[in-house]
Amino acid sequence: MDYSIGEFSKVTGLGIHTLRYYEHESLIIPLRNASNRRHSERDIAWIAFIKRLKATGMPIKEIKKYAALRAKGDAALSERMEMLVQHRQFLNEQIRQLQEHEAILDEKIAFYQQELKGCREDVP
Amino acid sequence: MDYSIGEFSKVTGLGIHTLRYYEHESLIIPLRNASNRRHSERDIAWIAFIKRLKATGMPIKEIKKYAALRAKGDAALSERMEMLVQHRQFLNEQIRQLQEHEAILDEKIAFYQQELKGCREDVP
DNA sequence: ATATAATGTAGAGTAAACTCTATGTCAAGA
DNA sequence: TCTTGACATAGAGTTTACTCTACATTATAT
Repeated sequence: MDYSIGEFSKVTGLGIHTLRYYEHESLIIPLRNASNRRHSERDIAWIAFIKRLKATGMPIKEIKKYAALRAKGDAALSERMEMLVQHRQFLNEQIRQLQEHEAILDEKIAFYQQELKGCREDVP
Repeated sequence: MDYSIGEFSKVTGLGIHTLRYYEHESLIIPLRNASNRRHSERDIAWIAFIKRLKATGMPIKEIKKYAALRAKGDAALSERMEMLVQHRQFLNEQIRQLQEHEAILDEKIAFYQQELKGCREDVP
């Protein structure tokens, strides 16, 4: 089974324009049925993974490289994994930093809470 | 003690253009000494906090609102805290999602590792 | 006195990732 | 037959957050 761009837009949650843009950037390569695009079942999982890469801060350019390796098939399996391992590292560091920021934000909020309590002190 | 824009650029690690842009957006309001900007010691800490808000995904527009409350002084203390509490929530969710993504990335990498081991199997 | 360096302003340019517009083709329903 | 709706392409426009250019002014060093 395959999907027209309209159907594919619905199942992936990405706009038609965005999908065409992704195709233009060679992230996806739909088949054609007399000029009309046909997206496969497999493309759905692939879009889901693209979304994940994006959500974790991978730029389109980088995803493009990954897509190119994917298109090479098993020949580029190790290179693809290499990229994912790299990205995992990046993601790890990202999480670590955000946790650090969170801790300091917590401190700041606690401080403000003290300040505000001070204000209410003179209302017995 | 205060800083010229060049000095301030050095101590904050932000470019001069960026600092002027931040001023234009009313994130910072330096004093003037005969037309030249003078940034205070306090501005250094403020820039550090701006960087933190940015690093945790707060857009400039939002930081602008926070800056406006900050300019109102203690009168807006609770509103400022409100914003920070909101942002902490956002940050929490962000970290949670990234951890989820990380877990799935780990799975994918483990799967690839299996695949690659399979390839090496026929080289005894 | 003049060249250099650091400021200033105003506005243009850039990069990323969409998002939309204009225009055209084509099949199916009233 | 006519019109609506989904699809197509090519290219323009948008948003965010800078970043840079052009040109003017001022202070400092030689």
